[in-house]
Amino acid sequence: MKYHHGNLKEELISSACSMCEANGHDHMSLRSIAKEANVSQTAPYRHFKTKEDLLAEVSKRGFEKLAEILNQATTQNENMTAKERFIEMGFAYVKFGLERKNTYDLMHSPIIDKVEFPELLEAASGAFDELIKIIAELNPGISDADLGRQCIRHWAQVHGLVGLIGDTKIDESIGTNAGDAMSIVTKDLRSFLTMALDF
Amino acid sequence: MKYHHGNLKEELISSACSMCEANGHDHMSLRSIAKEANVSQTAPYRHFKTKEDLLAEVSKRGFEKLAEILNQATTQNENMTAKERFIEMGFAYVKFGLERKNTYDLMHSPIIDKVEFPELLEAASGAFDELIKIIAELNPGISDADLGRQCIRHWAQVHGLVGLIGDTKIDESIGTNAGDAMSIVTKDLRSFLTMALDF
DNA sequence: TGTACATCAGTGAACGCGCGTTCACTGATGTAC
DNA sequence: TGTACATCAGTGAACGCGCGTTCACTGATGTAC
Repeated sequence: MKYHHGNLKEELISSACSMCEANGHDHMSLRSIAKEANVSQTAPYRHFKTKEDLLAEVSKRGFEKLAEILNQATTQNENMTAKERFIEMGFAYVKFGLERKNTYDLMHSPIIDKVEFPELLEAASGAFDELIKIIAELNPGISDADLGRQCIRHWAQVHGLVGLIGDTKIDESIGTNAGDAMSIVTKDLRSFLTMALDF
Repeated sequence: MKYHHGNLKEELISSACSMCEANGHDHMSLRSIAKEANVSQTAPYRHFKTKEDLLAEVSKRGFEKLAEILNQATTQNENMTAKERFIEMGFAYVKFGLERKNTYDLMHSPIIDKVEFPELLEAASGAFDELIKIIAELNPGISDADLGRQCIRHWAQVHGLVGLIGDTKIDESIGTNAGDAMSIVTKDLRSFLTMALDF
């Protein structure tokens, strides 16, 4: 390890990203992140004003990745109809939320005040804009207000599903009504989304 | 204050409920709950094995209240069609989630392992069962699998909406696309739900 | 090219805090005879 | 009804921990002349 590391900021961010995903954002300390980067516990303060600063960066990366994934759902499926690409996007969203649940939770956690981090707000907006684009394409001539409503509707649909599946995952093995219903859904998520995102 | 309090368990729970709603579950300590009940910090251990025990009770009460509210949406509107009652129920759900956001967050927080608290699981099931009933009524003859799918679909819809509105509340004043869309939705939530819960 | 000096990016020690929980205790209450 | 005693439901002190952050510091790097 060089004394002047040269790349520490980046390394701290990526340590933080992986620790967040591994342990959840409420089990991350600045100290442990520094340790993972083989650096003293005070070193991060050369690059981040506070812990929240670093967490905001992690969240921002999450939204950037999400936007990228949503974007790919359309660009990689140009042969599909708009409707099919829309379903793909919903599927990609839910997949992202489930596979990176801890990061996803940080992205939606109230512990980071997005308003204080304009770049984070912008990254989150970027993901939402992917949704706007496809829904606008699906509904030519739609009014701005109706476009907004449709976006929120479908966004809430996939967002809620990510939350519920995470919640209910364990219940599935227990045999509650909710658990039974959820196991039907997760067994064929794509066909469920095709039904649920129809309109 | 009597030495043998007689009602301490109940008082601790209700202190915990109000502190949770006021400050959020991650800003509650056993110590502060005990203090609010005018009792030493160790007194709760006569009634709860751990902090998680008490939190589970708070969560349970939340689900019971939710189930009650959902139930009222149908019983208090017997003159309405099933469809209208269903919309009322969705509205009541979202209202509950928004008005008691901190409690709602605890109810869905992974910090309490529902499987360890059968009574909590049962309370959560009770709320879900209200949804099952009305959806079954709306779809006579529906198969169990399809009933499950429809329940999850609509549950995810309202659950997601609660999450998003909480998330985006501040953005509304900032003028992001998501904020603009959300302010359209919140301006007339009932008509939005009438659209979003249609099928 | 060499030198003086400012600045940068690390370090280890320490502060101060709040927390969950345990412990030995004590005073009140309930009960058997 | 009185008494002896077990149990119950509180108490204050203390343990041990991890945390974010500050501080005075030091060695490396960059730069002006």
